[in-house]
Amino acid sequence: MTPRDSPPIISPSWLARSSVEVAPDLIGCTLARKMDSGQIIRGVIVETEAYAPGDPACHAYRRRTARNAAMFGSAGTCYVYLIYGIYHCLNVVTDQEEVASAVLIRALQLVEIPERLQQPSPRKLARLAAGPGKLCQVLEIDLSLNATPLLPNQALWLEARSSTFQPDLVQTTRIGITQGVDLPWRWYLANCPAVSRL
DNA sequence: TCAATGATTAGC
DNA sequence: CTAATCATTGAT
Repeated sequence: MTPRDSPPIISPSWLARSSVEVAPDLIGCTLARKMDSGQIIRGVIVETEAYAPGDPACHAYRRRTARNAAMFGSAGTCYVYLIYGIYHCLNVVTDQEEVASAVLIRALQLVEIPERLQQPSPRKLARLAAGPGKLCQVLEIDLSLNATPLLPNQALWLEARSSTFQPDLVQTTRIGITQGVDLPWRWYLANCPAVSRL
């Protein structure tokens, strides 16, 4: 048996840049989730949005609060929040500590299916994690993961895309916001059925 | 187009 | 304290 290469983990230092730089670079990377059951679910990130200081759509635009505190944390941690009382959303915290900056993970192309879901049709499988609230449902992400670090074999971590992978990226404006609507800080993989909206 | 659903936030 | 808001989703 030859030992396998360890997975190409994304390190905190790689994320210690502006969210506007990190967001497109995360497209094609893999988000891994170890469920409480022990099962590991993976999905390729196919859609992201950046939120940054000075950005009126950023949760921390006005001031630091209990909810947005995790955005001020160090790169490579999570910012998870509850939206509309129903759904959770997952962000990857970026940039330097005390700089409120994060990338919202908006959609995943699942490469493994949770055991609790039976075999969905390929059509449904593609849409299973197409949206920030839906992917958190599938991966069982809630507030208990807020501010936790993205590290291998923890609850969540990131795996780099191969150096030869050239994503066919589309850059557009962000979705579902009323402030900062003109900032082109949304990216998604072109021709991907798992993107939340085209 | 609209309701579900609850924590958070701004405003008084 | 109170009322509006909200980085959503799925049904109609």
